[in-house]
Amino acid sequence: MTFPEETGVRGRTRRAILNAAASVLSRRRDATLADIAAGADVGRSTLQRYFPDREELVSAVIEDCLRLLDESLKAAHIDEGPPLDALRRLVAAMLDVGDQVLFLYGDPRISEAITARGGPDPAAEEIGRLIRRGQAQGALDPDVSSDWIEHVLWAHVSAGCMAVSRGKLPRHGAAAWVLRTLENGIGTRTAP
Amino acid sequence: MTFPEETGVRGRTRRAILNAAASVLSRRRDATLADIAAGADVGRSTLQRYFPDREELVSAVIEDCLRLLDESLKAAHIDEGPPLDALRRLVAAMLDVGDQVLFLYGDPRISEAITARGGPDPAAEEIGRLIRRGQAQGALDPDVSSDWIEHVLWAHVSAGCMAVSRGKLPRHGAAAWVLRTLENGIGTRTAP
DNA sequence: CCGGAATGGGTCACCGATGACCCATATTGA
DNA sequence: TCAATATGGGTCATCGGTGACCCATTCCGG
Repeated sequence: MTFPEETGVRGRTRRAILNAAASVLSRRRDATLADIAAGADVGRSTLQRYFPDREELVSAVIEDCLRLLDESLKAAHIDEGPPLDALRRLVAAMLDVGDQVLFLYGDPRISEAITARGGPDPAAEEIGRLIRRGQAQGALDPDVSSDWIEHVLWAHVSAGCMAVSRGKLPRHGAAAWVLRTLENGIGTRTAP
Repeated sequence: MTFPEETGVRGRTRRAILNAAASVLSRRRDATLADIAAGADVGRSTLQRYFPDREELVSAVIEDCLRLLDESLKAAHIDEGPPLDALRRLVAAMLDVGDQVLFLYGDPRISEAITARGGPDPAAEEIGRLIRRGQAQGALDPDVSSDWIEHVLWAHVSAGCMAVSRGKLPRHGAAAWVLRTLENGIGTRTAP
């Protein structure tokens, strides 16, 4: 289960490259490999040694982002407790991996690649389960399709990540804003 | 006020190019000029004749998208009537120019280019006015900054445009879904 | 109907990104 | 300490996108 590349020095540089790639590519999908290498504080040769070509790098970044997101969700235990509480932990967990969220959501082609890719997407599964559980228990609007709620959730969280990455929202505190408008919409709440 | 290029044949080709560019670039920001030309049913030479280089094309597309969006907003008269009604017209108007919305919102660098660009952005002004008016009249949540509401609005509408462009939502009817979750959030409405 | 404008396809040179190397140096771990 | 390994910088050829042409054909308007 543990990858041999994930140990010691090679593990750290690999991690640095994957993180930098997610961060740089989320802002400029057409960023140069040299840009990514620079962002990872790594020589272009080293990056190429780890990922022979661009396509391999990108697909590795996708897998890694999905894994990080899933780990973050796992730690949030969104399968437990009242749905609305779980939703709050979910949003916080997604904001914690903001670069990854922006990378995954930012490019429509990546979203397609994920669904087209045969493999399962544990993160999407978990989120879908939470939404349906929330609807079943009456915490989330049952008249809106769970698919659309999922879209709205991603759009909302991405907007929050974007705002944070541009300094428009404080790193801690963004979750509150996201949740407020996510749960209540932008309209005035006419009842507690 | 009227552009000389906007008359007769040249006007139509120019329009076809700008529309195709918005559509193609909203899906692949790194699309080839040949791709765009093909999307516009136009030879690459012709595209180049209208827009000498890529940068000029992109900035022209930005201006055009802003103009189309503004026109659509103008027609929606969002300065009049109850704020919530105006909001509904606003969303419908934005969905009407979905390609343009996706192009403008999809790429973070374009958003930056717009604000960095000295010129005024009538569309943003109008939307901002509506939001503040809604807050002042108690229709929109006054405890949330108007900036954040604006972000949420764009994110929501973009998600709707995306869903439509992928066939996940019916072309007419998307507005209803967007508005429902936009106004009420994803939570259950506990009061009428 | 005719002349001029618009268009499309073709060619060409240039440039930056990329991938494949190589070797000197720095770092790691025994 | 020392050998193995990882790293970084450098060079080189290739390739695709781009911009600048040119010319034959088509289309529009007078």
